[in-house]
Amino acid sequence: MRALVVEDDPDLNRQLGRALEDAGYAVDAAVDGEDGHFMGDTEPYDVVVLDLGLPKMDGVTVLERWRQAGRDFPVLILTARDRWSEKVAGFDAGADDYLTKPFHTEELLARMRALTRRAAGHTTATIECGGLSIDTRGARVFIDGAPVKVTSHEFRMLSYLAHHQDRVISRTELVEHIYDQDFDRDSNTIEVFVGRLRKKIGTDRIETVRGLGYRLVDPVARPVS
Amino acid sequence: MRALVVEDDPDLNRQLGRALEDAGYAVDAAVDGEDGHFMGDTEPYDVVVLDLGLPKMDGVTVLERWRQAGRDFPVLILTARDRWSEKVAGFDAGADDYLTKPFHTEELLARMRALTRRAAGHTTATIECGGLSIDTRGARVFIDGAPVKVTSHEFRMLSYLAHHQDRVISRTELVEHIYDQDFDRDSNTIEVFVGRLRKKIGTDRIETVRGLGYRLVDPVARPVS
DNA sequence: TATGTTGTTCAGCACGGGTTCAGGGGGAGC
DNA sequence: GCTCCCCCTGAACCCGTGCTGAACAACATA
Repeated sequence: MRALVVEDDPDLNRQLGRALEDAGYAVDAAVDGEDGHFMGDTEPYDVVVLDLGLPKMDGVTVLERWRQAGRDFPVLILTARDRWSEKVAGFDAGADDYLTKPFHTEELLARMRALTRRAAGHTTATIECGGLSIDTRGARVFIDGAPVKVTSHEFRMLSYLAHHQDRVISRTELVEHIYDQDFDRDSNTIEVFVGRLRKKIGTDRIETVRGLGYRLVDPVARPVS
Repeated sequence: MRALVVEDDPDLNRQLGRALEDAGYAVDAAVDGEDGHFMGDTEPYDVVVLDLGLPKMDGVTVLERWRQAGRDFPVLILTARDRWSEKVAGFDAGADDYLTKPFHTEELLARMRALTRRAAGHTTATIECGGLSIDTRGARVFIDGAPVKVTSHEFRMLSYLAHHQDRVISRTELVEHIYDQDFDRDSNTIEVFVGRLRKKIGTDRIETVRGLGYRLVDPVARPVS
């Protein structure tokens, strides 16, 4: 279940991303209208959260272009409480639901569940990859059903890799999603964590792509490039 | 057994939520008619407590729309003492029972039991987890049938953990559900309670997840993913 | 008022786990 | 082949987190 969050406030963007990830979504994020539009235009998302007040390209415009191009994923728009006309314009442009800021995360999740329910069953809180399953709510990892003991940082990292499996994740991207503040660039902590994870879940599950980063894969059914 | 509480007074909402949780329900809450209607429309509740005087959308309207959409969960409406006509309108709209404010929590619970009894067999007021059973109505705890003496705060905490077993519950989440007001962040009261509980129900039932929180598990049959 | 029960605070301790470092391996490019 | 650079690995360090026993405070009970 892939979700796209287009929101220019970095704090809110981050908060939304984390909440959705914890709920089992694989989340991509954009902070302006142009990037958001491009990502929605090129990747097959299952649901999109779209702020209407965006730099570079207005949210309504983004939505209009998607719909004109035939993108029919469900879109939930976010509006400021006093922007009534925006909301109407958003619906006219093809939004499926709306929420006014500020809002409770639970409500957003409930609405997203409603949007995605018919589309693809139900969102699970566990991510599967090969025999590897990651219980995002219980913070546990199983490999072929057997529990694997991982530390909290290891779990965060594995969870992020799993949310974006088959994609190459750069070291800096991992760092940004594991730590709140950026930290020492010249540290090999990430490599150490990768090493420890490999020792626990199997060497061939985390591929290293030289010069770019790491990729979580299903070791048995190696997909095409 | 899932319950929805739609009540705009935050204090009463919180109080109801807690009472229902202690009675063994999994509770969702909404504070206005729109949200309440949406949640009832999208989630499969077993019983709903609906205040009639609500912002954004009137309670009667909410109920009418649910019934028109085919939602047939039992609904108990709350009315102010002097709003006779509202009550009638509520019944016309499809309410199953009513209660005038103010009311005693016990009476509400009794009526809800009556509502849910026929609908789904019996309301389970005890939560099971391994050999551990928690009588939410009598505030008692048994381990393999033998009673265990716990204090009220210990019970609240264990009850909350049990409602969300196999999930990691953070310290702050525990605090928010045990205490009315937020209190000293830098206090180790939670740890002390965990320690005392462990001493009473067994060390291996409450796992600690370093950096994240605690998790109530069944120690013998470690569940699959 | 005496007494027991329950909630909270405190200090000390143990250990898990994150970080760092040094050294070795092995692609990729020439 | 050689060299460079990136990556891996083992071990050690050390700080923070969480656990524990006990004392203290708040409260109810008799």
